[in-house]
Amino acid sequence: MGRSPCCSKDEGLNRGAWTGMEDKILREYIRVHGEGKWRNLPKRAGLKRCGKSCRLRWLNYLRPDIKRGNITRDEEELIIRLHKLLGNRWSLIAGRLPGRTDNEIKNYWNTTIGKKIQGYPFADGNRKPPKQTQENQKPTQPPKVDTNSCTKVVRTKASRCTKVFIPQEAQNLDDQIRDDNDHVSNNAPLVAVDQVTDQVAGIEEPLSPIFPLDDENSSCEFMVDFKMDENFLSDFLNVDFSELCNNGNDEGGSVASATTCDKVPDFQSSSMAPVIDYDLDWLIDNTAH
DNA sequence: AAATCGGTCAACCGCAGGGAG
DNA sequence: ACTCCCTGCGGTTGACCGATT
Repeated sequence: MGRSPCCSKDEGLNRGAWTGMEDKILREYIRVHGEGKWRNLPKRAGLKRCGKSCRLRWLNYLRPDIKRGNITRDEEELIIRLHKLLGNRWSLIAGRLPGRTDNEIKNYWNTTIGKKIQGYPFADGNRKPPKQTQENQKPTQPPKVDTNSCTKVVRTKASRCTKVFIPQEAQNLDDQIRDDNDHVSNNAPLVAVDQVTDQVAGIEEPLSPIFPLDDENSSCEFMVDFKMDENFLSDFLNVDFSELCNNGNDEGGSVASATTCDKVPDFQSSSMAPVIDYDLDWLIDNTAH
């Protein structure tokens, strides 16, 4: 049995543009009760809207910290660089632009930036597939990133590494790293690997500078904060993780096999997320030019 | 003045992940 | 382990509005 829909279309709920009164009710309710519990919010607040709609209205429009006005040149440059790094991860991009919403940035990209940038994927702003003719009509598919022309986009959706295996060599390396960290600024990327469990996932080259994996040492697992230096990052941003997983075979000590690397990093939900979330500024400054 | 076009943006939709029970 | 609920995300739609014909 499937999940019940968020809000039935025949419940007499209001749709479309929000009225000033609805805004006022929602704003007041959240001021008193705080955010969250969106599903129940409309009933409690006396709004004839679905929870999703309330959430969206709040996040994209009513939130007090929303920044109004045009996107500045600096913000635009930042969006471009972040998009180069992250692709269409609008919420992540928005997270780096205080007061801007993912929806706003997405709209801005689709209507403005995309057209400005020459030679960039989707540069013409036409990210949608060409209008389908009678002849070429196919089932709708999500737009695909051109992996050849956009190799630095971090793939975050397809799959992820849920575990990271650090061999002994890396442990030694880690000791050095810890020493190094004593004089590393707060901006230096650190990744907390906190999901090491009973499975082992490995990443082979080009990540080898940090993960010199081999089968002999594949029995040790531990939690570690490791430094992500510039070389690593450079490789990191260029590697196609899905290939790492798909190309791994069981011979020759390949660690990135399908069985050991069930998924590639998902920067939003995996333990690798801090790389992006905490140190994106550093990433931008060092890689996205 | 009316019709059409194109750009912008708020809102909707469907899906997926995470967590609770 | 499984189901269900809640929430968040990215893609898409459609209303609105100014510019152009």
